[in-house]
Amino acid sequence: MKLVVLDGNSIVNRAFFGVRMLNAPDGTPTNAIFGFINILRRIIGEEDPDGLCVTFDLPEPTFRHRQYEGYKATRHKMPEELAVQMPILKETLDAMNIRRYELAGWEADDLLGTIAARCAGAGWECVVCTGDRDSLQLVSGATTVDLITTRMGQTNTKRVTPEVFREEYGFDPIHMIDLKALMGDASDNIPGVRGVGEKTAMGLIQLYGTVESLYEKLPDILQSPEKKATPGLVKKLEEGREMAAMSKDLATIRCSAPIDFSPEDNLVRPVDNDRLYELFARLDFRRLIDTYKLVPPARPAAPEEPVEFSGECVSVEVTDGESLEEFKRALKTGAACVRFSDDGALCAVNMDNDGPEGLGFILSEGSPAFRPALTALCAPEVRKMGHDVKDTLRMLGERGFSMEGWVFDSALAAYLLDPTASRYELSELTRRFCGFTPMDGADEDGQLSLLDGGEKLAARLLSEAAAVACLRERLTGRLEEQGLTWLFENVEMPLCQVLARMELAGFLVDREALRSFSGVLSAQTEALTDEIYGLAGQKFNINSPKQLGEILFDKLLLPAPKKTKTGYSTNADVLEKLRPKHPIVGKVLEYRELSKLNSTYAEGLQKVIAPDGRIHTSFQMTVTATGRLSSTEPNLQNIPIRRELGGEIRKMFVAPEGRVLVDADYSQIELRILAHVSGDENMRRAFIEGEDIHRSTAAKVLGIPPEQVTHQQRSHAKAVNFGIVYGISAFSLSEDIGVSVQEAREYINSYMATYRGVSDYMETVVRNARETGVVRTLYGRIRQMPELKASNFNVRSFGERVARNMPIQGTAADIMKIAMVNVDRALKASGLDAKLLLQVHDELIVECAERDAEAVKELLKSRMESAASLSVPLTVEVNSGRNWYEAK
DNA sequence: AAACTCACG
DNA sequence: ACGTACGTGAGTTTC
Repeated sequence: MKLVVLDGNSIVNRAFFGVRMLNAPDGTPTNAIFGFINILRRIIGEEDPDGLCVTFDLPEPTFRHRQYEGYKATRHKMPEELAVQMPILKETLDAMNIRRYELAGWEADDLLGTIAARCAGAGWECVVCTGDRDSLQLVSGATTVDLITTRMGQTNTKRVTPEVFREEYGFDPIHMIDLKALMGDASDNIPGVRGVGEKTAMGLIQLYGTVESLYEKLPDILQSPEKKATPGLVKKLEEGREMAAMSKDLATIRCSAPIDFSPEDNLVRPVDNDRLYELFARLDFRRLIDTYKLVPPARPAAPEEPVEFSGECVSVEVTDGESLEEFKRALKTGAACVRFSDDGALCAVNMDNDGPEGLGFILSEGSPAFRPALTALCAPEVRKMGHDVKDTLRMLGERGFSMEGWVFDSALAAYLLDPTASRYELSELTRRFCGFTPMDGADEDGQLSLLDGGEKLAARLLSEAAAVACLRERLTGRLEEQGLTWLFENVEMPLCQVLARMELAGFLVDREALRSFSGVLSAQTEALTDEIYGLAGQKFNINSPKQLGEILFDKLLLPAPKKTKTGYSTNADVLEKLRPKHPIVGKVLEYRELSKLNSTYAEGLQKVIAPDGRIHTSFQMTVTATGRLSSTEPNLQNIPIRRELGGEIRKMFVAPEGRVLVDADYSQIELRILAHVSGDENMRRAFIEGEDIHRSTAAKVLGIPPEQVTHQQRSHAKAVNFGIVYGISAFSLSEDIGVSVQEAREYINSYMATYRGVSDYMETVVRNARETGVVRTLYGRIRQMPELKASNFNVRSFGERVARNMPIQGTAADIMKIAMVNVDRALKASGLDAKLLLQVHDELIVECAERDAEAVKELLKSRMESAASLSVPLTVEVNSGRNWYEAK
């Protein structure tokens, strides 16, 4: 039988410092708890124990070893972010039915030792799991120590048996205490013998075993054949005799703690589903809920204001004229909540202000009443709501129905309230804000029933519709409180239909050109592969950074300038530095460029061409933390352009015969926003005068006339301008432009002195964020910033950079979204034959009839430039062409 | 699933 | 002394 005992404090510490900042929805830090559970799972997986328990130190000062007063004096206090997680962690362990041992006056080490000893006494094997080498003295035939190490976020365990220990230290585990007696241990305030360090102590213990036997032989030691000691060392040892004895006592773990323990009390038991589910839900550990196969407790958690959902809404299937008339009458009385199922059925519930107990209507795609019912529903004056409305609109638009009249989207509302949440699932939002769980149509076994399929489906759609209606009641007030109503009503909601139409429109591509380009790239990569094998002297997988690293740095012995957490770094920056050192490097860089182009674009895009010959991306409205959109399946926001060969791909994004593409992009929108929000006079003047901003920056910072700025000086200034927006550091700037950190620092100082307004603004924005815990854009879009309160320097620094960047990037996103809504309306009103295809953050692409190109250009420019009125001009450049490359 | 790399703004 | 710029998505390898 085997028992695993975890050193709770040691492991929670590792977890806290090893796992990035995580927060529950209420802001409570959770990273240590999350990390602890993962380590726990890992250990259980590796050891498969019969018994399991955890020990903790009590926070009160303990008085073991009170002979030595300085004990513990140098230990750091537990950071606040960790301290608040401790009670929750203990709750979690209780919910997992894992016993905890803590005892006032006894260190965790003593408890571990005691437990190990009792196991040995009962004939059990014991595995002590800790991050602390102090426990290694416990290793014996019956006791192993699993040493947890966290290096760069990666957790590893090392199983230390007597053999492993002897291999590493050259003596038996029990002599750890003798080693410490001599060398001391600063972290535990064990003094050791003055003047004896690790190397000396190791040598002596390997030779003499114990402190006692060392001192016994001390008088003759200088005569001994091994010549391990010098007269100086002997003197130090003599002087340190008492210290050594006391240190040994300090270093010895006491295995006699008076705890009520026997191994059988700790047999592994199943977790308490209800308690653990509620905890994990509260902590936002959704993946762990799945991992432990937890299900919502039969009794729902007490909501803030319970809303009962009976699931007994009256539902009417709209099949004939009579029910259709009833449906139409109902639509006049209040808001309608709409859900589509995958197979095209639809449910609308009259919700108005009656809460979730409304009237439900089922519209089935096969029924003759389907189209008339949907037409009635989609009338602009019917106020409609849903979850992920853009996707619903895409389906409606595809079938030719109107997209007007949508007033609420629960996913968008939740996103605006907290854009850093990872998911916005209807069921989760409903549990959290409304206190009930919408039915998912599955029965108790989690199976979708084949019988009664229609009824189950209807019930599911109905309860989801009820959920959206309830969320509307709960979230509109919150939006108002947070000052987000304007963005919600005037930007995000109207944008749904703009994006839905863009997705439906799709971007025409030249399929044949993609195919032949892919062929060329394949041939070239193949040739490069052979050359690389030749230069390496062997075959290997060039796509594998691991294998490539071994070839470059182990075989060819190139200097490795950087490491990742798992090995050598082989990214483009690193390879670029190595390029002059070996011909293989340039070939690898070329291989990388071509194979990326081929697999992601030339081949990848061919796979997503729809039957209409066009590529229909999906825009994600609830993904980014700053308010930007993202684009998936495929991502059309990262089509190559920066390198020559990449540009070829853009030439394959085309307009159909007789039509052209118009491309409009904001020039320097982020820096203009910075000039506006900071009010910096120097920067504002540059934009108002229409200067080249990077040249102007270089001139001002270097104190030279603009016309004397060299190419390189301008390019450095450009990097600084980018850096400012990102929350610059001297190190990264120096990396970026290839100067020393010192030079970079001077450049930044000089910049900050020139642009006082920017400098002041950056300070203010961080201070404000620290005080309020949030940052906002010009239009009020919010981002919560718990990182700023972190005790971890890196986490906090990251938070500060984010606080500087989000208002700028986010305001740019707001302005672009406003522009899109305006452009879309203007295009509709103009009667021009034109449609929006794509947004790439600061760029819009429209396809239009050739004859309308000039009018479309003008319209785009004027609508985009007037989307915001800043204290500096907002300028837009427009171009047109037969393909995207030409139009840009 | 995580790590690495690299495409974009 | 720390570890190093903001925001994304996708393909590939490796565990």
